[in-house]
Amino acid sequence: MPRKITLKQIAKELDVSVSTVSKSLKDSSEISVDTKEKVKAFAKLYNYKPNNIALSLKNRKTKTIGIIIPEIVHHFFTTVIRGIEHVANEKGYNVIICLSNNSFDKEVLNLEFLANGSTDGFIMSVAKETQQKEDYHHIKEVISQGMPVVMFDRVIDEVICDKVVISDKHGAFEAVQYLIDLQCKKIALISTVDYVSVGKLRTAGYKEALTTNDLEVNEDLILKIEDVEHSEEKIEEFLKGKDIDAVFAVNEQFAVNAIKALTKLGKKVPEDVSVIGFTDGVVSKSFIPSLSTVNQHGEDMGAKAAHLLIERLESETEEQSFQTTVLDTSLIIRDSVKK
Amino acid sequence: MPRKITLKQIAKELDVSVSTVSKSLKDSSEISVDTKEKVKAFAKLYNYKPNNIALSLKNRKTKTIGIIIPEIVHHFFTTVIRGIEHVANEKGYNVIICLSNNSFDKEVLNLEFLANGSTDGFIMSVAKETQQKEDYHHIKEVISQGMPVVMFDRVIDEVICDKVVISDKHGAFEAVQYLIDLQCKKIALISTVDYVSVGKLRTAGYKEALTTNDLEVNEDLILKIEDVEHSEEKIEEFLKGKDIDAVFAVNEQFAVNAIKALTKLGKKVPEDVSVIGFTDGVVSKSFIPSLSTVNQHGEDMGAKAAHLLIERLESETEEQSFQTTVLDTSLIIRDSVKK
DNA sequence: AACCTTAACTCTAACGTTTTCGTGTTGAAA
DNA sequence: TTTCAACACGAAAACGTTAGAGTTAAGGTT
Repeated sequence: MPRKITLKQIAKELDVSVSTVSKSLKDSSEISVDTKEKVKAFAKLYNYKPNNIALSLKNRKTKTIGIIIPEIVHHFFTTVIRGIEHVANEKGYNVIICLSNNSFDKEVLNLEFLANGSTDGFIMSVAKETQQKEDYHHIKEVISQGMPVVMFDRVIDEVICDKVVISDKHGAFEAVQYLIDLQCKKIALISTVDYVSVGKLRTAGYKEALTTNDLEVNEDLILKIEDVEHSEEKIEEFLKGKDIDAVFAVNEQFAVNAIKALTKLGKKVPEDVSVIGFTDGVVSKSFIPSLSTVNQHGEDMGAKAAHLLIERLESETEEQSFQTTVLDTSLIIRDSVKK
Repeated sequence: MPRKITLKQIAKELDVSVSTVSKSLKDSSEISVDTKEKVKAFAKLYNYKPNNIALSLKNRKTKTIGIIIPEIVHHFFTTVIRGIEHVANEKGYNVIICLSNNSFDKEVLNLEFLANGSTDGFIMSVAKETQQKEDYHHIKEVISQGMPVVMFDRVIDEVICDKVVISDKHGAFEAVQYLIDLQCKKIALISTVDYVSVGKLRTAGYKEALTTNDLEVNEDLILKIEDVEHSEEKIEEFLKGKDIDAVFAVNEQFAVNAIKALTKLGKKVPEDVSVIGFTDGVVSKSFIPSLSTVNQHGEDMGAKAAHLLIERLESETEEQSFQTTVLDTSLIIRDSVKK
C-alpha cells in the first residue's frame, strides 16, 4: 500500500536531517553507530531504495545502454540483444531498446530522444533506409556530444566509432569455397540490394571465391532482392530454367525459399543442387533438409559490443582511437549440401 | 563538438534568467516577443533539447514502459514487443526491455530496479521459475506501490492487475476439433509440464475436445516435456510404436520435432498423421510440409497490453477494477493436415 | 580561562527543469 | 502628482539524491 519512500520522509519520521539519513545508509563514519542502525532499520522496514532518476540526474550518468535496431522480430538481432543484455547486466547496466523499423526518421527520433539524458551510450545497427540515404548526421551528432556509440552488423565506414562486424566477405568466401570443393561449378548467388552493407560484402566474398578458383563470375547467376516480402516468387522465377549445381544465399530466408523453389522445379536438394545460407536461425536447424549456413555468432557480437561500450564509458580518459572488431564466422555443414 | 547545452548555459550566454529561457521556449505570454525570438534562435542554433532525466524527476513520470519477458530469442515474444513498441511510441512512451531468462531472481531484480523511478508501469510475462515457485511478492509489491502492471501470455490469477491472454483452451479445442472432424480418432498431445500456465490450458482444451466428441482421453497419448533442449529425442521415443493418426503440439518446436520424428519412423505427414502446432512462427510457414497452427496474434496482444497500461497511467482516477482481455486465436490450416 | 579536538550532526549547493509568486518599470487614468 | 494596471522579467522552490563545508557541544590540553 505505501508509495515509495524517500530520504526526506525517513528524515522527517526519525527527526534527523536528510543528509544524516543518506550518510547512514552509506555507512558513513560521520554518523554515530546508534543513529546509523536506527536509520537502516527504518529504511529496511519501509523497503527504501534510492530513486534511479534522481541518481542519474545527480551523477550525470544513467547506467543505461540504448540499443537501436531495425527490427525485433528477427532471430539474429535477438541473439545480439541477448549478448548485450548479458554483459550489461553483469556490469550493472540496464538496456533500453528502440526499434527503427528500418525507417530513417524513426531512427533519428529514437536517437535524439535517448540522447537527451536517457542513456549513457548506444549500440546500434543502422536502418536500411539510413544506409540508402547515406545521411548519418544524427549519429555523428550524438557522438560529437560525447556519447559513445558502438555499431554492429550494418556499420557505416563514414562514422568514426567502435564497431563490431563479422567477416562477411570471408564468411561468404568460405561457404562458396566449400561448394567449389564439392565440385560445384555453376553457383548461383541470392543477395540483397547493394546499399545494404552486408549484402554487398557477402557478394564480394562470393565473387572472390569464384575468381580465385578460376571460375567465371556470371551476372546471370546473381539475383539481388529488394524486399523480403515477395522474395519467394522472385527466387522461383530466377531459378526457373537455370542450369546450376549450387546456391549461396545471403540469409536464411532466401536459402529456404531457394530450396522450396528448386523442389518445385523438380530439382533435389542436395542431390542435384547444394544450398548454403547465411545466419544460423531456428529455421536452419528445423528445416528438411537441415540448412548448411554461415553462423554469425550473434551473441558473441552483442557481448563484444557491450564490452566495448562499457569500457569506453568507464574509462576516464577520452580515448580517441576507435577499433573495429571483426568476429569470425563458422561454416555449419548440414544436410543441404551433398556429402 | 559541443556537449549538450542546458537552460542555465543559454541563460548565462544571453544574460537573462533561467526562468526566462524556459518560458521563452514554451512560448509563454509573460515574455516579450523580442526576447522569445532571441532565445529560440539561440536554442535552435545550439540544438537545445530538454534533459529527459530532469523532466522525469520533476514530473515524477518517465514516459517509459518496462517490459519484462523470460526470453528474447523467441518469435512470439518479439511480435508482442513489436506490438507494444508500436503503441507506446504512438503515445509518446519509450520502452525498456529486461530479460528474466526464466529466472526468478533475475525477474525480482529487474522489477525492483525498474520500479525505482525508471518506468511508469510494467508489461510482463512471468518467468517459468516464478510460476513454479508460485512466489509473486515482487509483483504484488510494485503494484501496491502504485505501479500499474499488465500481464500477458503467462499470467498469474493470484495477482490482481490487468491481463491480456489468448483463449488458450479454446484455441486448443478448435485445433483438436478440426482434427476430429478430419476423422482422426487417435490424437496424441505433446505439451509442456503443467506449471506452465499455457501448457495446462492447452492440455485442458485438448481433453475437452476429445470428451465432447465422445472420445476417450488416453494418458498414454500425452507427453509432457520439461525442457525444450532435448525435446527432439523425447518426442521420437514417445512416438515410437504408437498407433496414432494425429498430433497436436502446444508449440511450434514440438510440432516440427514431431513431424521429423514421424518421418523418421516411416510415417508420412499429412497422409498418415496430421499435425497441428501452436503459435505461428517463422518455421511454420517455411517448413515442408508447412505447418498448420493456432495463431496467437502476438502483435495484437502487445498492442492491447500497451493500451491497457497507458490508459491506466493517464487516467486521473485510481480505477480499482481490473480487466482480463481474452484475444481470439485463429486456426491456420496449411499442409501438415490431410485435406 | 582560553584554546583546540573531535564526534555527530546539519546546511547548502548541485544535477536540469518548470512554475508560482514576486518585483521593478512603464504608461496612462484620475 | 498620485495611483494602478500591464508588462517583462527574476527568484525561489520543488523533484530525490549526495558530498563538502559548516555548526554545535562536549571534552581535553596548556
